[in-house]
Amino acid sequence: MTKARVLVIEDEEALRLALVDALRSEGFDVLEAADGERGLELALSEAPELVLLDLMLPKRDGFSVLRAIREDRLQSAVIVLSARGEEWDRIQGFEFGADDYVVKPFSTRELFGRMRAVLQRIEGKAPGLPVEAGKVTIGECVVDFSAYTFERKGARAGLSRKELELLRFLLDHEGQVLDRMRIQDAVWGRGNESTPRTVDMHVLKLRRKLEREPDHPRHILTVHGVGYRFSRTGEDARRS
Amino acid sequence: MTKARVLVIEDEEALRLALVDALRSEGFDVLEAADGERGLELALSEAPELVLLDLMLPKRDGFSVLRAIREDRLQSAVIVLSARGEEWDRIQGFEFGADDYVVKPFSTRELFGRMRAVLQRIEGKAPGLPVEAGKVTIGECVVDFSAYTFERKGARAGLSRKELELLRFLLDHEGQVLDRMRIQDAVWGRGNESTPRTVDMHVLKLRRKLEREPDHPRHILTVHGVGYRFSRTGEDARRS
DNA sequence: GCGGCGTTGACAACCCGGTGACAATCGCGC
DNA sequence: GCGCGATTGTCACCGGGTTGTCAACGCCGC
Repeated sequence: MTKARVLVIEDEEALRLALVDALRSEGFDVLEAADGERGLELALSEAPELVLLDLMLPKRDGFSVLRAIREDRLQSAVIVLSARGEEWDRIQGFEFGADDYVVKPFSTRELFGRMRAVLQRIEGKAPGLPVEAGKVTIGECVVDFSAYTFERKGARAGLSRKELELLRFLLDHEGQVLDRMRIQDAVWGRGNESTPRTVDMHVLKLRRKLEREPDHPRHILTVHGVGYRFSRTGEDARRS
Repeated sequence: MTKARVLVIEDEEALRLALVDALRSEGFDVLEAADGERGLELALSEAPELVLLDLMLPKRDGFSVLRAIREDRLQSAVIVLSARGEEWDRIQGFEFGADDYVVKPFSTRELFGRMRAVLQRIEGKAPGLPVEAGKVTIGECVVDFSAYTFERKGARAGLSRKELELLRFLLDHEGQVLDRMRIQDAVWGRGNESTPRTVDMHVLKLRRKLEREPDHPRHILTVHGVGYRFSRTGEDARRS
């Protein structure tokens, strides 16, 4: 991948500068815009590989920019940077159209992880692979993070917002053991008041939906006294 | 993980001293700085594993220090210590680029929790190295410390927390003869009440999992009348 | 109000660490 | 080489903490 071009559309000065710096030092070719109008202009004229798009913008909001980009049949991948909560319903209602989204506040690590995943997907799509943006296969299930759907053996099943966010987090940190606090911070947000047991509850629900045998989970594994560990391909829960 | 180095950049005397003390007694190798300039200097020259960074600093504020650190491609993890009260949105920009952040006032408990998480993440995921970090080969087995998992000739099994901690200690002190008390202090914590025999029990369990022939251990060797000795490559337990 | 979702408390099921008992082994003096 | 006490290996079991699961509640949008 030779120096991908990235467009940052973000009005908040400090964050934009930090993003631009970080991306440049990672070797990206960076464009920036502080409002929606200018952002759309640049997106259309420069056709960058990737757009980082804030939703709350002066002059033209993120949704409108995103729609315009998509209507123009632009190939750019779009990662939305949204503040927690508020926009969820709109995002979901709109079919979204973004390739991924990151909830503020986020870390460089997290953002780069998502960017890498998205770019890889885009790149891999060229040879005509049936890899569709945002779709991930887990055992006999398919999750589509850009359309917010979930199906198991072809049959459509619903995942709620929290379930989806939890699943996404697990997926992003596959293989690592994640303690409840860390999961809670990521999925529920910092400074959250709820019991760590809430995490268990949602793990339970997820297991019921995506495990073949919820009683013998092969994907969401519990590590006693520590937390949970996710495996996409599935593991035998063999004792020892 | 042997004695991680931590740099504390904090101008407020009392807090800095308290932090330094607490960290030292936790076994960290601690560096300290009372202003941003000195902090950056130390960060660049010493390249510690972890930096605890206050945002409001004399001479050079935390944001600037963080950017300088990142521009230097330093691998250090950074945890930002921010005061509550500043508007969240502005802080967001500052915190971007950090690996984690804690809001003042915080408890040492919370801080240590975050530090552990961050260090573990860093250790287990060097972005440049496709080589699986955080994994250690012992004879014909591979132990993955970040997944609490254990693999022997393709077959995977889990390790419990104590087993993992014991194994980690043995690994860190390979070749040395360790008496039970030393092991107990390290793994179970000082001032622990349990019988020295508890150590034996866990050695037994570990042997069963990682030795090819648990009856003739090649890695966890017993030194009669003294304690145990660990060998990563494996030794013949042949008598003479 | 109804239904879905998120959360909580309660309780059951389970796992793991630790213990005591006993067998096996070792070291040492003979 | 033998025997004995000390040390270590091993087993079964218990108790406490952790996790799984259910039912109920509050909240919100319809």
